[in-house]
Amino acid sequence: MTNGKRQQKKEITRRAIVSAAVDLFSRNGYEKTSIEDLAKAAGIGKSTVYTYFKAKEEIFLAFCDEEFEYSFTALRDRVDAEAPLIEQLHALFMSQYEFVTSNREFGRILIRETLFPETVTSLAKESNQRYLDALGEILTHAKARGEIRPELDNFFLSAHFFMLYLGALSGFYTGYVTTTEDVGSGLRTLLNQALQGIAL
Amino acid sequence: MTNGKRQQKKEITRRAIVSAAVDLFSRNGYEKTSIEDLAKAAGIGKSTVYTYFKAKEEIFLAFCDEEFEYSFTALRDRVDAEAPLIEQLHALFMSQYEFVTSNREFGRILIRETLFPETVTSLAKESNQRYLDALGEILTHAKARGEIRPELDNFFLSAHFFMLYLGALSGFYTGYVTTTEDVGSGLRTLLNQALQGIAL
DNA sequence: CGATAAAGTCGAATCCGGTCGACTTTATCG
DNA sequence: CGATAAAGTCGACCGGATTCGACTTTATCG
Repeated sequence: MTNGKRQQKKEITRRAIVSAAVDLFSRNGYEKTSIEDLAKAAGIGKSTVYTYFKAKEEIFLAFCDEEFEYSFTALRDRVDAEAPLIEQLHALFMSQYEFVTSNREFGRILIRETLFPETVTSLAKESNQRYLDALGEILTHAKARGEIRPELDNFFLSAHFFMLYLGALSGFYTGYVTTTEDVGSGLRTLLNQALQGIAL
Repeated sequence: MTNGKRQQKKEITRRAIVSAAVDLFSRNGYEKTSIEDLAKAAGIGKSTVYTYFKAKEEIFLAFCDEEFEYSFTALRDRVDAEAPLIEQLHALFMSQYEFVTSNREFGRILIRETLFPETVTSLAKESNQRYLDALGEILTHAKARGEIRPELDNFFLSAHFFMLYLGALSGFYTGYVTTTEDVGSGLRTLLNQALQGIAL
């Protein structure tokens, strides 16, 4: 038990913090939950939280991991792999959209932190990478079916589609569109543009 | 002068705040500039600032209005209107990119506030609208030249291109790409995908 | 004008994220 | 074991954004 015990305890405390976050963020929202609240709920002192997380945002990302963990990949597996690419993408993104906006604040903060983080940290990048990888698989499959141009790079393709999804999401957050249907049809329009090409 | 005098004075004070913001934000950055600094520079009390702006972020948006106002439209006018669309877009976005990231902090906050605002406020939407309108003009011209499919809606086209620009920008902020050249070539790849179409 | 409401101003107080440095617990090793 | 280092814990503190409530100025109208 030389060092293992210490590690084990750390893991437990860490979980306690995340667990407190899941509870309190869900119940009272992110902004309304103070670090001290989390500490108290986790049964530790305020500044001990900072031994586990560099900043509040980082706790938020851990919270999202916990809450959204399987969402994307699980959704991807549920989507019919033989459907036309646009249908797969649309279904995938719309599920993700509904999930992310189930709590308006969370989606907003998640996007902010992962796409435009304050400091370049591996965390945000890692989070994005999961999305891009999941998309990449779908695209590889679509290439194999001969549905899309095989010479295009998966990374840029994934990024492209993801940004279109983000556009639809931003439309929601800025108030351009308010209903899920409108978000869906807007997204479809954008995906179509990308697939069919904009040039004559 | 029943009510006009009051209004007039308010306008002057408001300008003083924004002017102080332009000065101090540029010189010391956003985070490093406190509300009190702004108030002092504007010759008013700290909390009076809140009569004019609901939050510090709002002052930032006003600052951007002041600072970036001409940039986008001026750039657009400088771009060769007869060049291929991709060149026009690329030049426009890259100028915008350099401008926005001249201070890393500014671009990040601007995007956060305008694209994923905390509350649906006309401010953010208005700011975006200017971009989309400017893009719309370029697109209309490209349609007239027969370079792009005329049946596509300008709004969605503008949004599409703007999101690709944002993708390049996000790549910079997340650390996927670090040099301006890489941002430029990534953006070009994405624009090409959109124009040529991804589907076979 | 003078009373009264409305709008504006301000410094003090509050709240909260994050740092500091003293203190406690655990690991290491002679 | 006992000394010492390393790691972990904590509450006090700090800075800065935002709110509060008392006070001052301006507008309104009989």
